[in-house]
Amino acid sequence: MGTRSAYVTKPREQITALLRAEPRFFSAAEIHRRLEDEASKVSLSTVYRTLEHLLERGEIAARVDESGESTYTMCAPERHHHHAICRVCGRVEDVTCSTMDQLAESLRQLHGFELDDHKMEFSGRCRACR
Amino acid sequence: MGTRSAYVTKPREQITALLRAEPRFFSAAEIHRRLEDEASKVSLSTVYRTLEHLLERGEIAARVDESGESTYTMCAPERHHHHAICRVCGRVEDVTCSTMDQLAESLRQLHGFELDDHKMEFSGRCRACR
DNA sequence: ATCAGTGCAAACCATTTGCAAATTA
DNA sequence: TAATTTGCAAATGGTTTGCACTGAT
Repeated sequence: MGTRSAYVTKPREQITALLRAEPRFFSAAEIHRRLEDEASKVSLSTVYRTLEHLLERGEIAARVDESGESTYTMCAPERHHHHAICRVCGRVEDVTCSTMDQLAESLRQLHGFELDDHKMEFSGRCRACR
Repeated sequence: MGTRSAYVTKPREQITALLRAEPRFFSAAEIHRRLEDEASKVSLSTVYRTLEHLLERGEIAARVDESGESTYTMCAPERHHHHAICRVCGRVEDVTCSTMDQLAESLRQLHGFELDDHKMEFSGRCRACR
């Protein structure tokens, strides 16, 4: 019961596999391009629809980059966390640090601001690219 | 010397005035709409070009919202700081808290991540809308 | 046999750009 | 007048949608 629709299709498997393979943010266009090489191609609209599908199920996380383009990465957004993005290799590291949440909370006292949500993003160079 | 072009034109004055009037993020379309009421209208492309102009001079700050639309607010981005955005009235409060910068720095030790930049955004309800 | 998923092309929407006319210095 | 700025319309580029067809259950 409660099992919502979810056909297992080739496009979904291909896209999921691609995202699972690398811990970084991909744009829809990037995913589409990558799949062109593979045997069975996937249309760009299917890429978008699949990403939306995965997003709804909480299987991937999305972020909009500076240019306004949406990008997606495989990481369970269940637990609230932040991202550290390596600007060299693009690697994404999940950062779940209670200190940060505590800090965010202190905003309330300092600025009289009732916090509902917060977002932090760190960019730099990861251990490997440093 | 060093005085780059900078004509004082009506569109620039109108847009600057509008942004200065309210401490919140405006989209280009919103600004354009607002100026339609005023006596002298301004084309949407001029709104975009003016925003770009102000951005280059560091007179405004920009952010891309969840939908991918760019929004702009009047605040001097000279000092690094973050924004607390009231989700009721949209008011933007600059948050310059050294504690946060320190926290961001600690990322280096904790995750072996060499930090180049970071971004934090808080949304909730401001003192007035709480 | 159904209902969900796909491809394609067209539609959308925010943003950008070319160019001639208008404006500022 | 020389250089910048504006308006308009057309071009972009990412994302969405309608619809007939294909594929999964």
